Amino acid sequence: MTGRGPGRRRGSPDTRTEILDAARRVFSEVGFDRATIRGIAREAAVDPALIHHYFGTKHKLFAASIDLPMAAADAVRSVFAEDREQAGRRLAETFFSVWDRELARATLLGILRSAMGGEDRAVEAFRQFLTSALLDEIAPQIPGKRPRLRALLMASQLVGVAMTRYVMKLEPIASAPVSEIIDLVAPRLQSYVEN
Amino acid sequence: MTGRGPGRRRGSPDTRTEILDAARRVFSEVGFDRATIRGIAREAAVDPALIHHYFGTKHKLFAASIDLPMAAADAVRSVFAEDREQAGRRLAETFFSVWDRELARATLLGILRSAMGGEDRAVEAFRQFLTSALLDEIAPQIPGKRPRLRALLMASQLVGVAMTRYVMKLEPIASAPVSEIIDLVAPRLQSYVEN
DNA sequence: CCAATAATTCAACGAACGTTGAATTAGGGA
DNA sequence: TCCCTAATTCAACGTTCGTTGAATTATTGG
Repeated sequence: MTGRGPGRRRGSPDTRTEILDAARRVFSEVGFDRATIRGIAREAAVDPALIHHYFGTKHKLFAASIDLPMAAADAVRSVFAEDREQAGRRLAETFFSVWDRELARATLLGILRSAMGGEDRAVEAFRQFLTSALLDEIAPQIPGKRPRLRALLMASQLVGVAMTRYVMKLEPIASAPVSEIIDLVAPRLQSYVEN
Repeated sequence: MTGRGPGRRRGSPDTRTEILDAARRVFSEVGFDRATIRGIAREAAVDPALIHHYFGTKHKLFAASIDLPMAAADAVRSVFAEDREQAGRRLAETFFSVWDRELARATLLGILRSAMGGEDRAVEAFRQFLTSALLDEIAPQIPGKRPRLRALLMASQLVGVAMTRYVMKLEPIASAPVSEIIDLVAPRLQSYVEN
C-alpha cells in the first residue's frame, strides 16, 4: 500500500526523521494509546516494519519523539534571572513562546495526551520537566511559606491553560490572542511569587 | 475464571450496579482506551458477555458510567448566589468538596483521562460541564472586559490543580491538605472576578 | 566492478480485544 | 406446579495491533 516495491529507495531521503515527524504529529493528535505503528507508518508513507527497524518498539519510538523538548526547560531557567517583580509575566511569555512553536507544541501535546492515559514514559517526562524546570529553578526563588507548593500552583495554572486551549480547544480561550491571555494570567502568576 | 458456572445466580444481587462501579473504578485509573471490557468484567467478577448484555457496547458503558456527575454542575451554580467578594473561595471550596467525594472523583478522573485521549463522549461531557457550570453561570456575573475568558482562566486553574494533584500526583501538591491549597488558590480565583 | 552493508517491503504470527449466539440456571406469575 | 423471562456463563469469531524474519533493492568503500 506504500505504492513502492521492496528494496532500498533511490537517493538519500532522511526517512528516519520523516518517521519521527510523523510520529510526533500522530502522538500529538491522538496520544500514545490511540496512535498505531501502522498509522504512523501510513503517515510517513513507509512500511510498519521500517519503524521497527529504526526504533525497535513503539515505546522507544515514543521516547525518541519526545526527546528534545527538554531544551524548553532551559528557557524557563531564565525567567528568574532578572528582577523578581516581572517574573510572572516572563513565565507566561516563555510558556506561550514555547507552545507557539510548531514542533514543540506537537511534542508537548503528545506528552500531555499520553501522560493522561497513564503512559509511563510520558508521565515521567512530564514530572521531570515540571520538577527540573519549575520546582528546582523557580521554587528556591520564592520567599515565604510553601514555596514549592506555590511554584506548582503556578505550573497548574499553565497546565490548565494548555489543556483548555490546546487540547480541549474550549472557546473563547482557544482562539483568544496570546497577548490577552498573558495580560490576564501574568498578574496571578506574579501574586503566587509575592505573597 | 469467574469460579461460577453458567446460569442465573441465587438471591438478587445488583450486578448491574456492581458493573457500573467497577467500570468507574477502571476508567478512572486508566482512562477509556486502556480500560478493557474484560478487565472491567474481571474487576466485577463477571463474564464479559454480561456487560454487553446490560450495556451493549463499550462506549455505552462509558456513557452510563459518567451519567450522574452532572449533578456537580448544580453545586457550582450556588457559588455566586451570595456576596461576590467571597466567590473565589466558595468556588475553590466547592471544587474540592466535589473532588473529595469518592464516587465523584472516580467519575471525574475517568472523564478527564479519557478526554485527553480524545474519547468523544468524554470531551463532550467535559465541554458541557465547563460550559454549563462555569461559562453560563459564572461568566455573566463577572464585571469588566472578557468575562468569559476570565471564567475559563479560573476553570483552567482548577483543571490544572486536578491534573497535577489527582492525575499526575505530583508532590507536594498531591498530598498537601485541601485547606492549604484553598488558601493559596482562592485569592487568585477571586482576582479574576474583580479586575 | 564486486562485495558488504544499509534501507526497505512483504507476509505472517500470536496476542488481545470487542462482540455475538447459544446454552444453562434461577426467579416469578398463572 | 409449569412456563416464561431474566440473569449468567461459555465458546468462538473477526479485527486490529505490535512485532518478526526473510527477501529485495540501492549505496558505498575497496
